[in-house]
Amino acid sequence: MATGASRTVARARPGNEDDKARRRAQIMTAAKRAFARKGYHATTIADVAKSARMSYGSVYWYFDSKDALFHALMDAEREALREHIATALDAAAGGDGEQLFAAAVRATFEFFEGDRAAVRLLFRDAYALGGKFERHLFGIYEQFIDEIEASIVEGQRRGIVVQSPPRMVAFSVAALIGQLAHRRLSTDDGVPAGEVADFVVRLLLDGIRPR
Amino acid sequence: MATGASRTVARARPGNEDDKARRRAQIMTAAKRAFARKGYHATTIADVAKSARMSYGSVYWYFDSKDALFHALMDAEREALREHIATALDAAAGGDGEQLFAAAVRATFEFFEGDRAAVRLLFRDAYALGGKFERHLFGIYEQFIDEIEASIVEGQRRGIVVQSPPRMVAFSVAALIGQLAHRRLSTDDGVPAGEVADFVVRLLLDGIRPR
Amino acid sequence: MATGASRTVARARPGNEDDKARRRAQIMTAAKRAFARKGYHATTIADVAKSARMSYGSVYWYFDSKDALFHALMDAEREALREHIATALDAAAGGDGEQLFAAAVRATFEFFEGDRAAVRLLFRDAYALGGKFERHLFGIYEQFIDEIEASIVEGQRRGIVVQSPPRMVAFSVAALIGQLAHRRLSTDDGVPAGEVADFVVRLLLDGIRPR
Amino acid sequence: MATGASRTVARARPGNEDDKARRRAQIMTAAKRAFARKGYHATTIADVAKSARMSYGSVYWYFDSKDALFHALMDAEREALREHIATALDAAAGGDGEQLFAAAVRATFEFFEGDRAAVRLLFRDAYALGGKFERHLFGIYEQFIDEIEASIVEGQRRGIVVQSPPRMVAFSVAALIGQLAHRRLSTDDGVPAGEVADFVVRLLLDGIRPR
DNA sequence: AATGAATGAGGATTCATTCAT
DNA sequence: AATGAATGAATCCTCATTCAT
Repeated sequence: MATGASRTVARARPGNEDDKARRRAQIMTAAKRAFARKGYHATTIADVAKSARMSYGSVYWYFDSKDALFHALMDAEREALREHIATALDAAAGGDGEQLFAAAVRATFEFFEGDRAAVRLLFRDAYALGGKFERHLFGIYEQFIDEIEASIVEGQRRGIVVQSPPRMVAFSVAALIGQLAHRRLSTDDGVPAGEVADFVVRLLLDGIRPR
Repeated sequence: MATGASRTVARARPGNEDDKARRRAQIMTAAKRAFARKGYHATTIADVAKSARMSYGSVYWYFDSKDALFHALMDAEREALREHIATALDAAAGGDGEQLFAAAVRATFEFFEGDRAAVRLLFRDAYALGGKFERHLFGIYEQFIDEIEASIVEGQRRGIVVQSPPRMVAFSVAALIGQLAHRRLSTDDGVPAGEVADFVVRLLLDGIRPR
Repeated sequence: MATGASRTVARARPGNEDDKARRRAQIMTAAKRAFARKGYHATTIADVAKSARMSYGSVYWYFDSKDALFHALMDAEREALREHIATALDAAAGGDGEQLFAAAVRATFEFFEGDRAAVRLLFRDAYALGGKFERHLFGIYEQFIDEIEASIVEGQRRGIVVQSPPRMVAFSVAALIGQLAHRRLSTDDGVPAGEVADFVVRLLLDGIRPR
Repeated sequence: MATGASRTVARARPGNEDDKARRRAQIMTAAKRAFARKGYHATTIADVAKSARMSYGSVYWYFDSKDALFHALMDAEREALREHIATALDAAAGGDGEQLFAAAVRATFEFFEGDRAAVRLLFRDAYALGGKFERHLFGIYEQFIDEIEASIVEGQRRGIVVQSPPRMVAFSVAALIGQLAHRRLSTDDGVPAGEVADFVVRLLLDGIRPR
């Protein structure tokens, strides 16, 4: 530890993976905040660097480009959401299909409720990039839709879900959740997140026509 | 220094309102195509001008700015969609609530099916503009949601719609339609537009749980 | 003269010099107002045309270019000022040298006081044009300086003016008047124009050292 | 799309304040030259950059805008002139009021004589900016006028200056000096700067009427 | 003569990316 | 590894001027 006088100040030793990861995370946090606030285009690398309290060029040490940074951000969000849902499903293990479904939807709303920036990122900026990120963005969405579809198919097998094209059903579920979460950013209906989740579950299960 | 015109292109006679409108439309058509293809940010005024086969500055003769052009475009789309739906509802006049509902949904899908650029414009670029156009964009969406909400409330009064918060229901309807229309751009499920419309109607009315 | 029915409506007959002059004056009035308010660069031909309640291109029928218009404006101001001074000198005819001098200075301040736009034009915009109008602008100034110089020389001949280089004296007189007139635009000392004129006369005649 | 640097030019080491100041000065020198030659409007940032032998965007690294650059330039000139005068006054310390006055006037002419670009900047371009820079420009002028006014008031107290409104006197002094300095740019009377200074001193002190 | 649409050079400014230190 | 200076392509918008009608 005592290394002598001429060493430069605090500086990560080469090869320290922890520091590296920490720096990356630092940038991503800052970037997420910045993108969420001003949108992808209006956010400059300078903004991100400043917000991350590091230098201009450092961002480029950890990320190849602005796009790459954004990609990483989206991937991280997807992963976080997936984990959040998985945890909820574990907790609800043993319930029937509807209970699991309700748990997943609720978890999703919880997640977005607790991380507004994530919503902006996934439902505003991601679109903004048009063709540029379409492919990647779709990859993210499709992943969730895949899982939902699997449940739908299973439900159909067991006769508790109607025989509509499963992928379309799955997409509808995801779309509805996403759009309602997004709407909460700009429009305050005064409805708590939990109730919105319940509403979505009911709407999807039973429709708007009274049984 | 400034050089002025030299090549001779079709030149509208001064004061001719018809020509003026035609020229505006020419620009809007080109802009719609360009925005739809490359997105708002990636589209330059030069692109639009070129696509409209007119000079750079001419676009500015008819529109104050790129933003203004985009606004005009969104307004036009909204108006076109509204008319399309109105026509369909007229044709279905006399039907019961569900029939009218189905007619409206079908008309919407038809509209978007016939005008893919409109979809991109309303469901991708409009988002891209984030804060910038949020107000205006919301005005457009909310207008449709207003109308849907009115139907929902009426349905609730007559006991044929469940008692969920009507605005949330209305939004859900709009969101689902919009997202499914948007999805068709990038993902071909091989399902014809009419069937998607029917699917949406059924899903919204009865949910995914078999009755 | 009788040319048949197809003639277009009210339109000045070609060769009607009165109408032509009237239109020119109309443009110049508008231009003077516009330039004075916003400055040469910030004023567009469109501004001028609008202010003159005529069409865009008409300005170019009467003036070759924006520069030419400005030139004409400066010339007109010079002529107006010269006349104003000449009238004042006529009225003071018979006075001694100092009385004539005082009359001329007072007339100059009166002129500028009654036409603030002229001040802006001559002392702000004219400068703004840098090399572009320098030659022309100087022509205007020099003309006045010529006349002042002649008086100075005459005064020196009669021994009532010190033997400094007459042109420098003449220039000083013009500069002082011009700058004080200009200053009145932006800074209100609360001193009436007449008093400023008297001040200038006294300062130039006797200096700031009490006799 | 963006391409970034490729050619290698002198590159300041990050964080080196000296280099930074040198680079700023480099730009300001180039800008002064350019503005003085072609005027504010006719000078482009590209001109400045080229003249400073650096790239387009670099100018923007050191200055926020063209306006800011011009402001900085004016401030620097003001400061330089002020210092020049202060030095002269120090050298003349102990003299009576008139001697100090003469020293200041001479110093001013010397300054402008040695820096023609400064004259153009302060007496031509500064005007050109009309409303835009009026406030800032006036601040500069007023500063000198303030100081002159103080001397005038002191002179009046001691009975060696007539009782005219001191601010007007002060302004007259400044105006006369400025205009004569400016005139020397375009008109060569063949009179050395020193003599012009003497002339101004005498004119202001005693007027044109022989005592 | 009058009109106003059309033209396009120009110019300020931004910002992703590179790279010397 | 970090820094921040340097680069210049890109883009929106302005506006003098031209010219068909």
